[in-house]
Amino acid sequence: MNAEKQTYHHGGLRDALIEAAAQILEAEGPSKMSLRSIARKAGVSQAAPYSHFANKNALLIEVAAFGFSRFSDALEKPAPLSNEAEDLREHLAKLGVVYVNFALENKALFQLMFGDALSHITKSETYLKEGARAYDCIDKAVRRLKDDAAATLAAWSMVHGLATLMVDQKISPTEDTEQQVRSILQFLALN
Amino acid sequence: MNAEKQTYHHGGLRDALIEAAAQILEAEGPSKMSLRSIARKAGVSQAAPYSHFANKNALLIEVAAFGFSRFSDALEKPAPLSNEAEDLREHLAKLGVVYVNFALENKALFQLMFGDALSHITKSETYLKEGARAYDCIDKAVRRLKDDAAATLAAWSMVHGLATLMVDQKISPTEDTEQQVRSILQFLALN
DNA sequence: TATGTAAACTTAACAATGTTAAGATAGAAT
DNA sequence: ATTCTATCTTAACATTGTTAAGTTTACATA
Repeated sequence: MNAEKQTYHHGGLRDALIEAAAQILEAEGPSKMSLRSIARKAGVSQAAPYSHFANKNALLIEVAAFGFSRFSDALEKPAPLSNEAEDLREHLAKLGVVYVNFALENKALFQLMFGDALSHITKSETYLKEGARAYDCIDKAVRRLKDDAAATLAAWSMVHGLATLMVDQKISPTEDTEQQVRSILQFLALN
Repeated sequence: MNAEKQTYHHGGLRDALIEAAAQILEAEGPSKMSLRSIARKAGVSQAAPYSHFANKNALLIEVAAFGFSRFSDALEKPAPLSNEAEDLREHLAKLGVVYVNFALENKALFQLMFGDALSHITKSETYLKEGARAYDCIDKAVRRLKDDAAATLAAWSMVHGLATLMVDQKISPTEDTEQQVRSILQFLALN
């Protein structure tokens, strides 16, 4: 199974389309990610995607779900060293750095994941699952320090706000993002 | 000069187009804000806008500039009662409430202003001026409490993050946004 | 006042996009 | 072997941003 297109039926077109979309999104940006260019990259005709997705947005939801999957993986990597406040704070800082770095390294994907474009679309199972996994990472890390829903929202807002302002080019990018993240988190008081 | 379209030349088409765009944006959302629908609303042909703007994005920059103008006006309304820390904190909280309320009451406009869509476009004079006016409001309010660039960024990130998460429907909206803003700002430590 | 020039506008066309309809192909079940 | 159905193709549609070419108007100058 290494020939790339010998059968009439593609075989795994659904996944191939999601991957093609993600590649175009990263390489050429959202404006170039047309349904037709995605189909072209997957080696099928312009209307082929409609056998697997109701419309373009239904495909994009899966691209976003793929993004949340990678995002959650990245957020689960760091682990708190101990239960002492100092280590828990360090853990939270590491999550913040991962969050912002993911946004900067996957600009268009991050915007698709967190933007409003797909808000009114029916979410898929995997989208909801992977999104919840990311949220849980943040929520648990905060609540070990301060068991308060508002604290999670405060921390999330601060980090997400920084990521958003950077990705949307509302603040000039720094060379050292880690230092930037840590410098604002010093003003987050979880007591 | 109250007849609405009697001359071949419109007279004030440039401003009329900006206003028409802003109205469509608020009333029908960004997807309905096509250059053609804007022209239709202003009572001119589809190509008429090109006499006043290089392209659609150049018009949208002016819509965003209009948004920043309103935004800055709103942010300039509250004034600190005194120089005591308590009053300065209260002033900052008020700015946060204004910020988030503006975002929620002008969802599509807020997304146009702060989104990435126009980032690579050449900014107009008024866009830069009105944007700077908004930033100065926030910066000055923070620096009266803590004269540190990182503190401004921390406060801005937190409030902007909350606004973004709400507008992009990543968190479920609360009935009382003021209370929501204040509840996260309690975790912002400016000492 | 008459004339020329440039700005402001119109109509018509173009390629690209998302989507649908109709039909062709092929793998699987009977 | 035949039928059925999912998967795919081709062709068409309306809508979009944009450009080209031509028309109308305002205004400066003679």
